[in-house]
Amino acid sequence: MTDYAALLKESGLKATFQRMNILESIERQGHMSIDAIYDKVVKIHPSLSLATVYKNIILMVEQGVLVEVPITGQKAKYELVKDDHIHLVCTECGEVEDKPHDSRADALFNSMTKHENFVLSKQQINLYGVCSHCQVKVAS
Amino acid sequence: MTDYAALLKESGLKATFQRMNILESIERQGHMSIDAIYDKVVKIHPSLSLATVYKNIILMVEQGVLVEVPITGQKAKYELVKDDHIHLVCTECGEVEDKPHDSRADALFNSMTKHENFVLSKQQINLYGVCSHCQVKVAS
DNA sequence: ATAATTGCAAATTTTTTGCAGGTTC
DNA sequence: GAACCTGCAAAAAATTTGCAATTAT
Repeated sequence: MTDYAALLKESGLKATFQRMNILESIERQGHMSIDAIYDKVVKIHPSLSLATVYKNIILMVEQGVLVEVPITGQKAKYELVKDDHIHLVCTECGEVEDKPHDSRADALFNSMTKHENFVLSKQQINLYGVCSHCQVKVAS
Repeated sequence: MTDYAALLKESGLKATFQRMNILESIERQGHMSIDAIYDKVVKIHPSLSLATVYKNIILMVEQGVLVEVPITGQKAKYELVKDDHIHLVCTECGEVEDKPHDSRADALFNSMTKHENFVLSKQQINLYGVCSHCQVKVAS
């Protein structure tokens, strides 16, 4: 469990109740849209404003605390910054699962982009399909 | 150069002037946002409505003519359906370049997801960095 | 004490919808 | 000619902004 107050302060942001709850929700869930974050955190903190969520997500992305995960056919989700990984996106339920990033893929992409004279800074790999949980439902 | 009229008809869509121009613009440019498509096509066809662009993009994605390419920090772009490939996204100028998809990556992702009992249907790989063209500009 | 942050309401931007008139097959 | 499509205007949804009151450091 991350120390959100420290994380925020290191990033030059004040450790407000709202921000800590946003971060905690995202970490628990893994990946959340703005709306889902609002719906979740407003239950704990009823005076929360959606505008505050927007402002904070933007700030925390700028400060490198969060990363935007854009997904085909869905609104973007946000996750805590973490080591490179792959997203398995279920096209049935919309859930996103992380998969550790294979070092072979790393080497592959590095060589591909070096060849292209492209200075690689970030990778984003989304694999879309049906998760094991939804396969059961779809079969019926 | 694709035969857009045939492509549309095969997909159960009427081959209107607007649709053909939208497809031609996208194919020329490679990847375009809704706004960019509108700005481009309205010059050829001044009565074009932005609502028509929205409706058509949605329809053509549903019918498998176009694919949405979601990109961190930008509005989504759209491309013609084509063989699997990788996107090199320049964080300076926003341009997206296609790179042929390496079969090693394919094998890798297939084995990774099989292990997870995840039925893989689509891959989406975005590599973010600075393109060779922008490296010159940034250096100055 | 100071600067940053919140929540509200309003403004703006983006996307969707309904429908009358026009177009494709 | 029938079904589909377009463009307009209006509606709805999503995001941003300004500001007075509050909170973190």
